[in-house]
Amino acid sequence: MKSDLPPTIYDIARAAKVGIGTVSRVFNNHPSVSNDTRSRVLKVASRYNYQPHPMARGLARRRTNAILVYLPYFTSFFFVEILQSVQSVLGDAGFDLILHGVKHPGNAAESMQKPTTRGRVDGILFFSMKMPEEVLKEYERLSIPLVFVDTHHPAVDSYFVENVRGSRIVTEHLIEKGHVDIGMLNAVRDSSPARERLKGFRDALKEHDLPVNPEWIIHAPPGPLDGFTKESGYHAMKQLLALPKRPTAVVVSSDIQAIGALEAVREGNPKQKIAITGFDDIDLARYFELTTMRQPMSEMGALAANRLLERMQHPGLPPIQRSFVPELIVRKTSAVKAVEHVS
Amino acid sequence: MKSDLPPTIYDIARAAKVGIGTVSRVFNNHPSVSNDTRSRVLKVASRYNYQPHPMARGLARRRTNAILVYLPYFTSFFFVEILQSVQSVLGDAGFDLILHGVKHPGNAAESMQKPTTRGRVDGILFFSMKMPEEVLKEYERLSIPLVFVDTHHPAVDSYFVENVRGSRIVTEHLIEKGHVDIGMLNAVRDSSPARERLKGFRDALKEHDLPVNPEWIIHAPPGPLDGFTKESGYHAMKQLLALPKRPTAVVVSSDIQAIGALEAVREGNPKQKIAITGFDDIDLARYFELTTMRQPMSEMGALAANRLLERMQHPGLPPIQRSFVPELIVRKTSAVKAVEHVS
DNA sequence: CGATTTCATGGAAGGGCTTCCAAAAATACG
DNA sequence: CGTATTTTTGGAAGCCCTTCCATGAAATCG
Repeated sequence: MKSDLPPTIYDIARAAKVGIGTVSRVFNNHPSVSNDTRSRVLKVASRYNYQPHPMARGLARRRTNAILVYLPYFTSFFFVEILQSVQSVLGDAGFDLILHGVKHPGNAAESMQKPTTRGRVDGILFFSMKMPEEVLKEYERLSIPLVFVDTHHPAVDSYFVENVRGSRIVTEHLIEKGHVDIGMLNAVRDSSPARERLKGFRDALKEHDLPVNPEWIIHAPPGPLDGFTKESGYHAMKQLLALPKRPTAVVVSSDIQAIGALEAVREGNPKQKIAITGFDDIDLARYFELTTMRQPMSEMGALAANRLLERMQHPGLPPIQRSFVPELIVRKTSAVKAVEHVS
Repeated sequence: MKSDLPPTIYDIARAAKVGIGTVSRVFNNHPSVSNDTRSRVLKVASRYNYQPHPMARGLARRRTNAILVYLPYFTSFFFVEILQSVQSVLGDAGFDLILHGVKHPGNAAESMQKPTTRGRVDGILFFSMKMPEEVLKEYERLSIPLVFVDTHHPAVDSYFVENVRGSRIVTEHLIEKGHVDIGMLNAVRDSSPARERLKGFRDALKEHDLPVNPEWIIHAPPGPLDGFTKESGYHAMKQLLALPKRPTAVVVSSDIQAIGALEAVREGNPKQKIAITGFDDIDLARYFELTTMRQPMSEMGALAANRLLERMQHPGLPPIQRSFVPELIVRKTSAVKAVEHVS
């Protein structure tokens, strides 16, 4: 009396008076099933409310129809947008999305060794973190398709933003506005976007023969989200404002930090104007009239998801590296005049 | 020469000179394995880098260690926060989180019949949508543990916010501030939070013997996210401002709409002050100094996730209904003085 | 019309695990 | 030391599919 357990392929086969192979073929759209049989099977199946058991399928087919999305603790606005487009692409292709938020991007390695990895997913979308070489090796060994987003590695399909270039562009924007004394509020020093954005900043100053004042380059202390937080921006700006001599403009390494910085400025002496730029162009940026560098997040997400699907079909494709140059979005926070300082 | 395929339990058993049953027991912490054997197996397993195949496990055990999270298109700030706490609870318990974003909450029913549902997950966390009765029946039949968040049903564990009450509280706040002419900008008319919040609004006015002006109650047109969007708030407010006679205060059914409404006001005649309140207390609200009703999102998420785990262990628990009264957060947007209007 | 070829079908063999039962080994008991 | 218990162990059966091979039926051909 296994009466109310979900029906299996055997139940359907029996009820439709066909073999299990035929039922299976029907459900896999295999061409060699006569129309008669096919429709009979389908009718029976729908009467029994039959659905193939995904686990059994996964086991037999050696695939799971699920892909893992690995990203830093996903509270950040940046990821919500990407997730959305990723889900849309994967969902349409019939894949489930398994989410793994990593609390501290630092220990990505550790959390990646969890059993989830093996055999549970057909592919991995890996975001914004540095993947330890040994983990990468492991995935290669298991030949699990892998795509990087917002991070890169020569051996892996990578979709990322040209941070150095973006940062240089925004810095140059400030320079063009006449600023000479420019500072930078950065994320945690050893995070790779932080390093790259710092480089772009330096490059721009150098190219324009402007001095780099080390006092004006403030890195976030080690902390959550690698310092890409409001709080980090707020404190950094407070620190900057406390200096005897301050810059007239500040390049901030992310919008969210820039917003924190704006708050710090607002709290301070209102006379003390200071130009501020962000990076990311998150939704919020518009409200704060924040000049920033727009990253094509949804586009990157969708492209990466598609690439993953492609790679799952054709492993052995050579890895591609696709970079995006972020776009300068000018708003009011950079419209502060440089103090007449030049002499 | 199946040399570089992942090792199976048989490989480990052979290498450790034990039976497969023993290996299995080791990996399931079954007590009746001698310490010697256990450690020998573990050593071999780690040498081979063995990990049990989750699909095979799922098939044999009839469970998957994954839970499905069903929510309206997850771009909304509200959900990010909940997701975060849910993931943390489930992750700690060793469960994977499979995400399904529903684009149009209206057709939840349709998308829920996708094959994913069956056998792929051990439980479902269902957010903020109305679950069609027949779908609910189906889940009951399959006895899939189910927990509702931000929505409720007597037969299902539900964690939700008391919208009616919250809406009344915020409306009363405006009344206490001296407002008499109060309007409401609501989400799509037939969404349940919209209905409830409208009721709370009406109740408050009625109780204080204030008139309800139907012209001042504006519902969002059918659209994405049930009208819980900036755009919807913006347009509704424009519409309201265009009226010959306007209210001095407006209760808005969500923060995100309220922010849109604020934008509309800002664009309009700057002299025309109007008090505005939101609902949710999303992160943004603070920046806009928005008076609003705070919902304990993380708490709800965590409780719901825990409940789901509990229910998976003990099916047959009676459903519990837990409601949360949102908390009034007073900020500046409600500090606009009521125009001296009383006569 | 008999001989090929093509099409549709049934079902065994696997996929990798858990679980149960029976058997072996270790331990306790008198 | 023999017997009764208890602890460990091995491995068949089963979880529910897909896939491949073999077979029978239908269609095609000369």
